[in-house]
Amino acid sequence: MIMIIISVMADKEAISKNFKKYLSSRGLRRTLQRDVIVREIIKSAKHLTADEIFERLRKKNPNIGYATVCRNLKLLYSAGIIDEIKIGNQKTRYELKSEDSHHDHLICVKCGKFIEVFSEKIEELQKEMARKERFIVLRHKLEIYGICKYCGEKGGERS
Amino acid sequence: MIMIIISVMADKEAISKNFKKYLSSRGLRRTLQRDVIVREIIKSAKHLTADEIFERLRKKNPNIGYATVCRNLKLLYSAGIIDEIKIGNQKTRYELKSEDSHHDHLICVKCGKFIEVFSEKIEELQKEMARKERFIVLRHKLEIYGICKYCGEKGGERS
DNA sequence: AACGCTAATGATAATCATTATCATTAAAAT
DNA sequence: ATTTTAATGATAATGATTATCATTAGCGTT
Ligand SMILES: [Mn+2]
Ligand SMILES: [Mn+2]
Ligand SMILES: [Zn+2]
Ligand SMILES: [Zn+2]
Repeated sequence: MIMIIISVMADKEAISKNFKKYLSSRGLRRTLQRDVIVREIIKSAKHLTADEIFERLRKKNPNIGYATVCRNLKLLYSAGIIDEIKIGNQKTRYELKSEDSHHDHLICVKCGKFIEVFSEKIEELQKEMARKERFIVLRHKLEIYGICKYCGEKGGERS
Repeated sequence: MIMIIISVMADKEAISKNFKKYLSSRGLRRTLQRDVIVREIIKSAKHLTADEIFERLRKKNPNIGYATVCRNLKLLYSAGIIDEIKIGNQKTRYELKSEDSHHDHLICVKCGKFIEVFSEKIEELQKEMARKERFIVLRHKLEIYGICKYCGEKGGERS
């Protein structure tokens, strides 16, 4: 129990630390806005849009600007701290990306829910496939669209 | 040789035929514009944007409208005849999708080239993963981003 | 602690792919 | 031929994202 809590806390602190490192290594500045944005990302639910994050931040920081949120989400993405999820023409969503947590998504076309999945074998086969083409893999995106068990069941679509 | 040509021709005719079937089954009309759009899609290079297709069509059909091209690309997608490829905020690209030709893409972040790949094993593992979640798969999208062999070689990025 | 440099912010405008609107045209059924 | 209405083409609207720019505030130096 305690172990879990400690490891999560350590993880979160590691994220902030990495971000600060990233900033200073590039001559970027640490700002109040950047601090509250990472903190919100860390404690928030996953798969939020820029304006969902913006609205949450507004509650405590009424003066923060939407552009600032967007800019810094991009920055966090560049820093490898968060992932961007772009589905069709929907708003971009963001989620924290801690070292060991890569995963892909099953996306329900009825209710929009994201189910996180992972297959070491698929990851391996991707690398193998790329290797055959002498292609250097930087990242990938696997999205499986369909109907989740709740929406599939009895016509209902409540999760 | 001849066999190949015949099979390709048959395939192309099958596409037009399927489209006509799709139209009539839904009470939609066959139009000159729809005809030239499918024909262009069939003979064109792959991974074209709506306005690339529009420009090509304009050469022979100076009166065709951009909205008509977009609308019918969406229609062809609904009919299962073409695939949509949406990368980040780039313009949507389209490619013909014949029965047996599903594939995924390696996408070079330097030169933008698309390399088509396919792994039966990955396809199987995806289905297996979904089955575990009692998720009904409708379609999927696997994009692997990285650096192609030409761009990786000697700093060059000519294909 | 004050100064200077300039990155960062916040308000707003611009961008641009896509979608909607609507008067007109033309499939296709009668 | 007439009628019905889907489809078209020109254009406007939309909306997420990005750019602009005057102002603010990190942060290293003095
Ligand atoms: Mn996720
Ligand atoms: Mn392709
Ligand atoms: Zn669902
Ligand atoms: Zn390349």
